[in-house]
Amino acid sequence: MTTNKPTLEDMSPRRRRNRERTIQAILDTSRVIMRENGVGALSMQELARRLDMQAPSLYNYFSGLMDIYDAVFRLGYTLWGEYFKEYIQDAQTWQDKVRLALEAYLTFALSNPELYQLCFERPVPGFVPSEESLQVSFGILHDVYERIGKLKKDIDTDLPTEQLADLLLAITHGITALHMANEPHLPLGQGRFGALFPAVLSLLERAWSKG
Amino acid sequence: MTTNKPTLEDMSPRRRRNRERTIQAILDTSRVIMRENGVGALSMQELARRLDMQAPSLYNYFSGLMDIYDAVFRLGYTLWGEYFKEYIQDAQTWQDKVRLALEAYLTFALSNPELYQLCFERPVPGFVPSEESLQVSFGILHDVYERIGKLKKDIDTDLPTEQLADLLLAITHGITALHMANEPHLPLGQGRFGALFPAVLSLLERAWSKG
DNA sequence: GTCTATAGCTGGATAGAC
DNA sequence: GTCTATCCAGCTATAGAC
Repeated sequence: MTTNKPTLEDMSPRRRRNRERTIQAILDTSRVIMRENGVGALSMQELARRLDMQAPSLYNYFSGLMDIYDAVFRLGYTLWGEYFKEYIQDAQTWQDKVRLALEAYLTFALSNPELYQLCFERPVPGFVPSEESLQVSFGILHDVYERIGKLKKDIDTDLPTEQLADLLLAITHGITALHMANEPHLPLGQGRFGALFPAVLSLLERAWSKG
Repeated sequence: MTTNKPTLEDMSPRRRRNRERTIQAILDTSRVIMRENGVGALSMQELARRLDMQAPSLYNYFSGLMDIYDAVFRLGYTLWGEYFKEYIQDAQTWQDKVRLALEAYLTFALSNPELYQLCFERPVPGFVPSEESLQVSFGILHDVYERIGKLKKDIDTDLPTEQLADLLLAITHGITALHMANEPHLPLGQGRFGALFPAVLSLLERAWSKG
C-alpha cells in the first residue's frame, strides 16, 4: 500500500504521525473526488490540485493511482463490514434481520456512494484489487454471508443455505442498484425503489413464515 | 445522430446504401470494442484503427464520440424491446410470464453485455443520452412495464401495480447484475446467481398463488 | 469523403535538484 | 519529503489539401 522505502518503523513518532495524517488526507480527498465526479474521475493531478501539492509528491505515499484505488477499496470493505455488524446487531426475529440487512446495504450505499460504486459495482477501467485487498473483501463478505445464512433455521424453506443467502443478496442489491441509479438523492423509504422494503418483507413473510 | 451536412435525401440510392453500410460498420465495431475492453474503452482512434480509416473520417458519420455512444444506446433499447416482446410472447400462466421475463433480462445481458452495461448500468464518464434517445428508452421501458403490470390480476397480492412491477424488476436486475459481475461466462441456469431462478419462482409462487 | 497535419488537452510517471 | 522539469502516451477535434 504505502511506499515504504525508508523502511517501516524507524520513524520518529512525530514523523510517523504526520505521514499518517497525509495518507488519511489523500484517501479522504480521493473519496471526495470520486463522489463528486464518479469513481473513474480520480487522478493524481486532480488529487494534487486539491491537496495543494504537486503530483510527484503523492508518489511518496502511494506507488501510483491504482495503489490509491486499492487502498480506498480496502477501506470500503472494512467500513462496510463494521457498518453491517453494527446495524443488524439488535435484530431479534428473522424478519427484523432481513429488514435491517436490506436497510444496511441501501443506507451504506447512500452515505458512501463512492465506496459502493468502487466495491460493489467496480466500473473502473484498469483497476484490479490486489490479492491482499481481495482477501480482506472475501473475509468480510464471508462474515456477512454467515450471518445471513444463520436465519435459515427460523424460516420455512427448503432452499440450501447458500441459495438463500444469494437470493437475499440479489434482492438487496437489485433494489439498491436501481435506487442509486435512479434516485440517489432520496433517503431510505422514499422513491420507487427505496420504498419497496415493506413490499419485500411482506412477500418474504408470506412465503417463509412458519406454521 | 448522423452528420447530415449534405442534407438528407438528395443522395443517390447507391451513395445512400454505402453510407448506411459504413454507419452500420461503425456501430458494429463500437460494440466489439466495448465488449472486449469495457464500455469506457470506446474511442475514435481505436475505432478508426479497426475500421482501417483515419479518425477524422468518422466525423463524416457522427458528430463525435458521444454521438456514437448515443446511437449504440438507442440501438440497445430498440433491440431489448424487440427481444423482450419476442421472448415472452408464448407465456400463458403468470408463473411462465415471470420466469420468461427473468430469463429474457439475463440472456439479453449475456448475449449483449456491452448493450446491457451501456443501457442498464451506464458507467460511462461524460455520456448523457440525448433527449431523443431518452424518449426511445422511456417508450420501451413503459411497454415492458405495462406487460409486467398486467399479470397483477392473476396473482394474490395487494401491492399497487407499480410496486409489483418495480419489485420484479429489482429482483431481475439484482440477479442479472450479480451474475454479470461474478460469472458472466456462465450461461443461464449455471453459477451462483444464474441458477437462482427456480428459487425465485418457488418463492413467488408460495407468496402469490391464488386459492 | 478521404486523407495529413496539427492544435490542445489531460493524464501517469520518472529524474534529479534542493 | 518536496519541488521543477520533462517524457511519453492517449485522446477529441478541426483545418485544409486532394
